[in-house]
Amino acid sequence: MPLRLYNTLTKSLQDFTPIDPSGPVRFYSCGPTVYDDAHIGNFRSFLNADVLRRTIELCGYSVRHVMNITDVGHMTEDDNADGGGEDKMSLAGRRIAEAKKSGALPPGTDIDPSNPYAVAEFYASRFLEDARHLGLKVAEEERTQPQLMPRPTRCVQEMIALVSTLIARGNAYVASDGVVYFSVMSFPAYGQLSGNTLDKIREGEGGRISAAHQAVKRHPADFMLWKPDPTHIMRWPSPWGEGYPGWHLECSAMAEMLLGSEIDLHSGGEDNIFPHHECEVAQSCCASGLPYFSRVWFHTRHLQVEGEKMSKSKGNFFTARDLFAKGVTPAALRLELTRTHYRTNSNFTMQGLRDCQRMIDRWSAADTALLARSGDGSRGDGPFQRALVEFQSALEDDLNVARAIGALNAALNETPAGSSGAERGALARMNTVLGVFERNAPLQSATQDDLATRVAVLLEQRKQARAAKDFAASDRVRDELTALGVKIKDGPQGTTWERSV
RNA sequence: GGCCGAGUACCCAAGUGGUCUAAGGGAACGGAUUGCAAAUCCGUGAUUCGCGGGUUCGAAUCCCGCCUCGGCCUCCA
Repeated sequence: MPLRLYNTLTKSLQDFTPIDPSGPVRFYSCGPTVYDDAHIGNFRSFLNADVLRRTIELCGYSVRHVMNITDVGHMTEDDNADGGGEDKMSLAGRRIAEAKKSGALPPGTDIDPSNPYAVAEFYASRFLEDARHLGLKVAEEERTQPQLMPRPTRCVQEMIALVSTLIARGNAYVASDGVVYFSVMSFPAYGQLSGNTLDKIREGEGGRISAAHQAVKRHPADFMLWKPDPTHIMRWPSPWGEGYPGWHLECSAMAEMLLGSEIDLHSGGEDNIFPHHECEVAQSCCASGLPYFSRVWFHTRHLQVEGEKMSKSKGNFFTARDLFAKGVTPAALRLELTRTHYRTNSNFTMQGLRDCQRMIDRWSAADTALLARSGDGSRGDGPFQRALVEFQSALEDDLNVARAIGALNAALNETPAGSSGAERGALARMNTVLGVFERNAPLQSATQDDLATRVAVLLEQRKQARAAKDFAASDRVRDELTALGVKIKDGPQGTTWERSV
């Protein structure tokens, strides 16, 4: 069965066929902005892109996956899309400066908060750390191929070239305020991706378009490509004066630079559909003269937390590192964020995280059991080999991860059969998409701290109590550990512990 | 206001016209095991798919209306 994906552009399921059957699949993902740590909602989108990439590989294609790290600051004011308010990178700098004063920065961090490049680099490296823990393949590849995770600040020349092309082709103009705008009326297909066609935008209005900028633009939906501003915190020379690029420009420029004018796949969160991706399509198609920028547009719906929209004020806002510090394994977080279909809103819960951990532990135990009976040469396919067939066909059906996991779990309940080597191979193959076995342990930060020291002392006390058969004392110690949020397990190799999540 | 998704057991979730008296996981409960736990193993668990109509021999699945939740309509993954 071929891989079928839902394409936002056509609003339908389509068989996936790469543009170039001999070359790699060209895949661009909208990555993080680095003026803060990425939260779990961001990671749901990035991880779904990773699952898609791994699924395409499971189907036998090679993939060239690019994910940008946006290190230019965007503006804070949401009532002015054409550039207004404070740059978010300088805002982040102020936040870091305050954290520095109050001693809230991680030890050993030496950073100049007034330097936006340093701020960006600080958060970018933290993002890469989180992303690698979670098994984002492109972040792993970035170690040896840094160009796969491009930074807009290093691609300003490409952006300027793109603006020049658009002006030369009549798709962009310099307005009386000196700002370069894209002319949406020059691109009749504008609105095809999001449904926000030009007539609808005019009708909708929504009161979000400021009158001052309206006056100089040919159409209210015209968007900024270059803003001259000699006072801006991050600025570059350009034919239109010293300033900074529009926020849709970087993806068009970097995708073209690294993948070519026409790509197979482009992913992002659902909120990117409009205006960001709509504007990318307009820029890229007008610059290339081709009917498509990306053949398929893949959008992940938003994540809720405990049934509510995630927000800092509700206290249900989590970054990946918050959870790692609580002892959550990267594997459990990865599974919790990817196990629900990407086109439905998923609900992140602590209970869900525990459910995922249990599943992963059972899969690991099954793998260990297979290893233990290695050498068994039973003929015929065993349950995991049969499950792999269903697993792959579920993923090929628009990434039905839940059904794929169901197939794997069902195999676990069957009587073991088949060659254990082939069975382990099938399980390993499923894990090439799930990506959980290699990250099923809490991070060091969660196991080597003050709590760990205290737990070690308590466990020793309990060991002595048990040796003396003083079970009342032993149980008191366990109660104390439970109160500290620690679960213990007596096994043949002694007692192990973990934080209860 | 306009446009788009979604509502399946205590929780997560698959299933989109007959094989559904609805997969799978977790929780819970009963049993085996354990000093007691944990883990493991065995077993129990929706006659029903937000609500009300309709189409059909047959509906969780299609149609209409209503309710609830979520998203987008130039901050956002």
